[in-house]
Amino acid sequence: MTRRSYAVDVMTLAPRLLGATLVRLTDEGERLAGRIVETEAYGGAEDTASHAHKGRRTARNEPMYAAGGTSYVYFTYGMHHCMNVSSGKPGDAQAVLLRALEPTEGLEVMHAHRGARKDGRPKPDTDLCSGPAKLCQALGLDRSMTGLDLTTHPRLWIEPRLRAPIEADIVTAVRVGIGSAGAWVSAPMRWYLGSSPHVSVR
DNA sequence: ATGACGATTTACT
DNA sequence: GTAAATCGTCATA
Repeated sequence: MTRRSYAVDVMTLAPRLLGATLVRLTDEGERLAGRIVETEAYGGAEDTASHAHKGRRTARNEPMYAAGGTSYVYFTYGMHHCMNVSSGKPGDAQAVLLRALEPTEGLEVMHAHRGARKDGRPKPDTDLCSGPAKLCQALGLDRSMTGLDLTTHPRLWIEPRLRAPIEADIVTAVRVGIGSAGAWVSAPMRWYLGSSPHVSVR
């Protein structure tokens, strides 16, 4: 996608990313890709659930302030990574959290990255990218991939959707996992495709 | 320097 | 449904 298409408000970009394809070329030259089926918007100073709440600006969340189209990958819970795409103009603290993908290319590699179930059987395809940390693990994304310009990077980018999903399939909901304090907790800032079996939580 | 916590996932009861 | 895993980040001192 172009800089221009990322340089919009986060509430506009988040639903527009539904149907677009995240592409990742690994160091081994494998092409991994998935169709985005679930996103969440995170805003700036006023958003109590945002890493940029109260204008917080640190080395970690600096990509949120970068030009729209910059990757923001962070490490959490001592073991997981989550990937965001910044939106808006430079200085705007906004980002879209990618919460789930429908895997389309490189499924075998994704399975290898994600590992088998404890009983040794392979995980179902719907368990490869159905969560923000799952999709990062499946695509091999970690903090080394933060702060990248997705409009020019040779290894990580988003291909625009050819057609928008039908309106009736887009579900708007409250964000997941952001605690229970503040009015922003109940704000409808999550979007997903209701027909997709690859969404994180129903 | 220290302590509390997290935009989660997984396995187990 | 409940709980453990596991450590970087950030606020406080």
